[in-house]
Amino acid sequence: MRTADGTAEPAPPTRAARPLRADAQRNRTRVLEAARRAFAAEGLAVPLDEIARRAGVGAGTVYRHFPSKEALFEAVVVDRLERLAEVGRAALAEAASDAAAGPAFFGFFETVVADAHEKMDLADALSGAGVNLCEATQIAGRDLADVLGALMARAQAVGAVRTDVDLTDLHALTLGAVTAERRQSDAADTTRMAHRIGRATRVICDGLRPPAA
Amino acid sequence: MRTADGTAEPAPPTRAARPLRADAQRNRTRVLEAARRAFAAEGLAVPLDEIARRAGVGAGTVYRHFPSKEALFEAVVVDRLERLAEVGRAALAEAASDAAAGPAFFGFFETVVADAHEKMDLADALSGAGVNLCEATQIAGRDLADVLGALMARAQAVGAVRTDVDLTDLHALTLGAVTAERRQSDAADTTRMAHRIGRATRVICDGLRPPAA
DNA sequence: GATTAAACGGAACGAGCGCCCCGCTTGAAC
DNA sequence: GTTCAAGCGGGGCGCTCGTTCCGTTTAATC
Repeated sequence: MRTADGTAEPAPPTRAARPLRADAQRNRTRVLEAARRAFAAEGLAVPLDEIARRAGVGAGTVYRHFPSKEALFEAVVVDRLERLAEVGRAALAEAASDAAAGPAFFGFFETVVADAHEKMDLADALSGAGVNLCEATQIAGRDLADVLGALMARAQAVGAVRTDVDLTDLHALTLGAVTAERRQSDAADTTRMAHRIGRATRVICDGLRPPAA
Repeated sequence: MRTADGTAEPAPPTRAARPLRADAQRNRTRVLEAARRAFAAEGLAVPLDEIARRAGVGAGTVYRHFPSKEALFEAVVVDRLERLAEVGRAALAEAASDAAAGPAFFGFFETVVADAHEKMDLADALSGAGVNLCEATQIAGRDLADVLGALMARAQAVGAVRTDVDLTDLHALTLGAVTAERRQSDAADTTRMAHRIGRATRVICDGLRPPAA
């Protein structure tokens, strides 16, 4: 369920949903867009009033559309997680040939790191900073983890990744790479394009390769 | 300036300081001890009232001894940074022989990571989470960074560490390793001894070695 | 245009926390 | 024992922020 502007809208309630009033629909879109930007830039730390202000609505209006700040956060982050998992599944398809398994894994790993690096909400979600993430987020997160795990297993099977690391290690290292990358760009504030990864991530990728190859 | 119980006390003010009253001295020690424990466990996030409660004093008493929460935090963290730097200098002395330069660097790197892993205040300080750290902390931090840089330079000179990483990268990777380690021990809550490092850190260390050695 | 329910927005509430104030307590000096 | 300044502690202030409430506005329908 994706609209023309690329934003995800929740599926209409299962039973006979009256269409939203025009202004309500417009405000909902504005709030989601403002939330996407704000959460990406500052993570969960951004005050909800600030999101409302940037969306040009009152705080009450935000609560009309989302029952809590966390629900709004999840609406943003679940979408991001699902898109990432989709990219991962494409990489997994490419990893069918032995020669491609390694590059497919490392490419996707770098994509995840780059994405979480520029979307702070993703980093927060991966690190569990929000503490209580609801079911939807957990499912989307597990989905992403599964894809990453499958890619790693393939890469390990063809000898592109050391076999003494598991999915838990990989999750930890992903978070570590994001942290390191964020630190990096604090120092040298160059805008980094997706997939154009930093030296810290390169070091971690090299560490993931079998030693003494 | 270190007392019998291993705690660091600030040097007496330069000019004619009247000695503290006995109860004041005792309370000051209690506050520092409680702060050390609390900051180690929860980082800067722990409320000051909680530290006062654990120390068995009122919040006002804490403010009699330290002008702000940050000052108390720094009293704890500067001590930690200085001790680490001291360990680093010892490692640097060992790194005189070429064969020892690599192990000295990696050993110290692991020590820093392990230390920051079990002392959340250190991790906060390294990541600059406190935002405004005063001069004392900056000096101590720079001192530590210098030692780490010297050790890395030695290790690079003898070919134990790849030469395409600099001190900024190392700082970022240190933080990344701490983050990854913390994530690890969330999953499997085993108490980890200092120097008994985890797999994530091992991967990062391997990544720091020259590729295709 | 009249009607009405949905939607709006911002004032207000309450919780958490850093920090200060001030009346009471107590160690130290004589 | 008396004196008194240093020290104590906890109540309270001010601020931030998530959430709710309610009087007002407005889109939709006729």
